[in-house]
Amino acid sequence: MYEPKSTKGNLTKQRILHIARSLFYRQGYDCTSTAQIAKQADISEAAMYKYFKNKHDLLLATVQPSILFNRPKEELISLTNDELIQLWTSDLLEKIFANRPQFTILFTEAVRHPELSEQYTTSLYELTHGDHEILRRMKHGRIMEIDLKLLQVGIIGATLSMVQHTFIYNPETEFTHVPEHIKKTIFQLIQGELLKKEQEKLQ
Amino acid sequence: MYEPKSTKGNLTKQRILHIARSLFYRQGYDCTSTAQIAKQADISEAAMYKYFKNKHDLLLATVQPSILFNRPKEELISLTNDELIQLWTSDLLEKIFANRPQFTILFTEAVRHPELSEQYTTSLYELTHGDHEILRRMKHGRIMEIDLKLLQVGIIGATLSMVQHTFIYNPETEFTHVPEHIKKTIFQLIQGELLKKEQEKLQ
DNA sequence: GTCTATACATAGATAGAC
DNA sequence: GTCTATCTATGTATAGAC
Repeated sequence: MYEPKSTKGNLTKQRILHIARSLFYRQGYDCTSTAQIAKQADISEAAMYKYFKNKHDLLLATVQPSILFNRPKEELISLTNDELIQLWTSDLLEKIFANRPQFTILFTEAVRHPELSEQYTTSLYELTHGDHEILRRMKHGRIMEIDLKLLQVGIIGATLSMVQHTFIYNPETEFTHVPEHIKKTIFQLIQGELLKKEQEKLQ
Repeated sequence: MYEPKSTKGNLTKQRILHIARSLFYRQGYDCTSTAQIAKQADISEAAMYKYFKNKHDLLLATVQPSILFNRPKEELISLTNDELIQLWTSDLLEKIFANRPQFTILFTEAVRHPELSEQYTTSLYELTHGDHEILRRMKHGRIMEIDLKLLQVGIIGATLSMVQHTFIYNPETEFTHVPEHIKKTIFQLIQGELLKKEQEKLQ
């Protein structure tokens, strides 16, 4: 990831970006005015337009994922299917959560602003080592064949909806990690708990 | 569900509502101007304001679910867990799909427009007979205990994201039913296919 | 029930001085 | 690198005639 120099200008640019992302996340792109961003970033609108040529440019900048973690390949090969999928799911949840402003903006604005589709694609279609390992096992018949990308999109959508749901009923909450009950429900889903019989449950 | 009389005025009101819902669904509430709605509904803005006192009023009207289906109780009691959950999932998918403009608007606008939360709650928290039957079995230990509402929110979010995803890559598609590959992926997920071993798969 | 005309606010964006 | 002042377009909503 590109690390900008800490000149005064770049710091200001980062500050604008940060504020804009936070506002787009909470209010949506169209509900957020450039005036509001400028005010919160403690700068004039005119100055802001020196850093980003227009509001759209700012939108594109806000959806760049900031935290991407890719687990080393070697760690994965020796795992059982269960362990691999556990880890894959858990890593995915962490990624979603760490980048949830970006994912939220991307998912809610992508249809209205097709230029975001490219970033949407890039963010989603870069395969991690975990993805590759699962795909490899599917190919070899060790894991049931599933449309992994669609599944991933689904999990992201599910997680974001659950987070929003939790937020609607507890507006004051500040999340620092994936809330436990969400994590639990996603895991129960992935592990097919819903269809496990009583006898298995009691083991 | 309340069925309005077919007077001229009511027909006009329904026409406005229909157009507005479609536009809010595709463009979002804030990207849709009252002028655009009026134009497409072939009416003046002023006339439109006789039917809805303001744009917000119109938003609230668009998220009323239009198609709700509740399977008779008796049908469900005799089913096995597998059959029940199959049916429940399938019905939920149909409901989401039939009301996807409403759900989409509700899910994307609820945070920004808290007044929608009430409708959000009503739409989600009315328990169907299927919900009750699943909850009953959970209570009796026949099905693993899961937060059913959160699960439902997750499935809705997952489905809407998948539909949107499919649409981004095939913008010309007109969906009349839940797309098969989405249905399949959701079912695979619910049924825990991801963790079924090779030997089970071959049975 | 419908229209034209218009009020009023706010949006995004730029000119040009310091 | 930052500001004030301002342009222009568009948004929601209403007045008042037919």
